[in-house]
Amino acid sequence: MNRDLVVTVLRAGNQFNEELNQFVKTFGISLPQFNVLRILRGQKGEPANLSTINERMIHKMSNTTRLVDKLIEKALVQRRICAQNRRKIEIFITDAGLSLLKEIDHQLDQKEKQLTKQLNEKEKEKLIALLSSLI
Amino acid sequence: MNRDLVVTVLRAGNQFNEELNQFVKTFGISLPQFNVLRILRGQKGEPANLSTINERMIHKMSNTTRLVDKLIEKALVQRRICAQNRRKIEIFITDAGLSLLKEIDHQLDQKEKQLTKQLNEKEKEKLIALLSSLI
DNA sequence: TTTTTACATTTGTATATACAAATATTGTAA
DNA sequence: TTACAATATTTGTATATACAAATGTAAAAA
Repeated sequence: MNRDLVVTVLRAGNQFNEELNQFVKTFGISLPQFNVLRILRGQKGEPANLSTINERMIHKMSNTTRLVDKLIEKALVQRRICAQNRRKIEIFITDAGLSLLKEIDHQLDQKEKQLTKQLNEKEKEKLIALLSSLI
Repeated sequence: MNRDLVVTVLRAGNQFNEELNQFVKTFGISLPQFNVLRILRGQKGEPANLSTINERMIHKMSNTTRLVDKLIEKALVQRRICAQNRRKIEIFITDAGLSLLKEIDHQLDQKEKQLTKQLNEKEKEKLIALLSSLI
């Protein structure tokens, strides 16, 4: 029973991961990169440093530096050394990054709708509540 | 709402993935490798070919050959060319593989218990049902 | 029979990820 | 002030994963 639950959570998570990865790949980024962009947009102008990004990432990975490097190469984010604490690096999303997100968002709505269409609203709420207690 | 659901599924899935990966790593294998071993044990003596394994894997990945290579290196599985159809490769779990699984299984029960302890039995059933309809 | 198509796996290569060690900066205690 | 510990990030390196092209085999069509 516990085993079934664990396997089911893994399966569902991996399936969503794959589908969404394929989806955002058509925009030239990976799913972890996409999530970092959304974290940065959520900052509403405030910069985020690497460790903050790492904490909030859905896909914890041990090399946020290089992930951000890829986003810099694509000019979707900018890097600046924090004046107050020069150990820290401040990361901003650029206008190009924001407009890419905007472009993705609309189609993403459809994709998310498709991924969750088997459930009605009450079931979705219930599922969110149950999963949240596992996290 | 759809977005919250999708993010929650991803988060739960990735968290379980990480925890279980760390866990099986102490036995010298990765989580995808562990799952292949369990698929093979589930065959109850029957061999499985690579495409069958690939279909059943939780972590779909595009290179089952190399994953199986790693298991062969560790002597946990064996490879044999199918006599009837020489395109196919038959994979068996070895005695070493079976005893590794046996060793892991007991501790895994505890791990799975720990991962799901926030829910009661009724909630677990409900969660399995809801997630299953997404897969 | 020969050709073509489909199937099953492998290999080459590029990219991503994991982990540990290294670097640089700041804060704290002697 | 100097030494030491803590913090934040980067870099080196090994391993894993993704994707496409190549290989070998079997089945089907001409």
